[in-house]
Amino acid sequence: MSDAEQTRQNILTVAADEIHQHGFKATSLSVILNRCEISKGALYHHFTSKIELGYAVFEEIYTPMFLDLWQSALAVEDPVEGLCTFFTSMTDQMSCSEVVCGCPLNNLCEEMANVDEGFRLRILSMQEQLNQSIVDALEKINDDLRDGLALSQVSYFIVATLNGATTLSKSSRNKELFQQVIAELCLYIRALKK
Amino acid sequence: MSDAEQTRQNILTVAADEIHQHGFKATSLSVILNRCEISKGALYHHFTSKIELGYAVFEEIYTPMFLDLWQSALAVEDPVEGLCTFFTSMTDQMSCSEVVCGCPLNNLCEEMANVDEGFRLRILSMQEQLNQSIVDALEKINDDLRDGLALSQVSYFIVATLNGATTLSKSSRNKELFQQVIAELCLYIRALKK
DNA sequence: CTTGCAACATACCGAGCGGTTGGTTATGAT
DNA sequence: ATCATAACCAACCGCTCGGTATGTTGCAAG
Repeated sequence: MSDAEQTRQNILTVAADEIHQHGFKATSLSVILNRCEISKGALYHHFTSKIELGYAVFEEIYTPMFLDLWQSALAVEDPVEGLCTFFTSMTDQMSCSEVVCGCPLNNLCEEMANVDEGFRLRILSMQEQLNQSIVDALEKINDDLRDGLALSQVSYFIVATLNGATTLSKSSRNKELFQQVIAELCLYIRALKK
Repeated sequence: MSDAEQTRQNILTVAADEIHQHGFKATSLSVILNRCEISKGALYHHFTSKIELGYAVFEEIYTPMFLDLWQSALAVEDPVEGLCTFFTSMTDQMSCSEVVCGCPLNNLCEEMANVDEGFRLRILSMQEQLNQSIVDALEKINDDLRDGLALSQVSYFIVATLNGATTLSKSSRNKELFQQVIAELCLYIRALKK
């Protein structure tokens, strides 16, 4: 990797961390510059504005990390159990910072979706992608599922609940609350089967 | 109501609206001053700081509005149906601004809970209050419910899902998504019964 | 009539923000 | 060796922010 590309990646990584911790608006460019030990000129050489940097973080850091994570949970023989073990393992390996800071994508969604159209469309596209993945996975075992299920609706329900659980644990700083909601969510998911 | 009290209430109302629209940090005091047609001295006569104003909005505007709303849904003969009609009526009367801005308490929770301890504790206390109300309501019809339900867990699950649904519709600007999650939530709630 | 305080108004402050400008250094093709 | 350009730096700009210091008005008690 060239030096320039290295610099760019460094900026993206640090910016992703800062945005995760403090949100997009509250993220200060000067903090990123200090952490990267570069000048403002260097940053504006690689990115035309703060919001373009934000888009890049979203597309190049958050989105792939997020989709890969879900894909690994869904690409198993029984996606129902895949999701359940995925969720419960989240509660186990959830670090303290993750409890406090929440899901970076959920945070960005809350903060920026109704403020900036660029973010909103990117978030929306990713949500639809994720929803389709879940629906596809569930359709594969359609014979094992109850009749009359609206799979897309079910999928959105699952994602919404997971986001809500993250927010809940974030505000309460309480892993147990998250665990409880997840436990109930797993009950719901398993009840999808016949 | 005295003139001074009138001024105070006016500040609170306008601030509540601004915070709902733009979040706490992005809410500018000067905008509030303009809308209220008062000076900065007037505001700082009634409130010692921006954050104290925020606390007052939370306690005197958001909290009572919120709890009353839930209480009216729970204080009926069958709280299960009460909640379902409450949720579905939300989807109907949801104004455009509410879709875009989301639930003010949910927003504040997302934005401030992990930044300011004062907000966090207030949010936490309200969440516990709400959860207790739901649990109490459900316990009243315990005989009609399935055995082995963890009611507190169920209650947190419901609230988490509702919040997640709000966030989802906010980012997508799509009432239908909200409606779908709510429909699935009602299925879940009704399935609590025997 | 005056004195005191609540209820405001006006003007200003320092800090931090995103962004720009005008330069300097490193690199790679010719 | 030259030279354009990529890559980077330091200084500065305009602006808005929350907050403060000081001044003014009006009413109400003594």
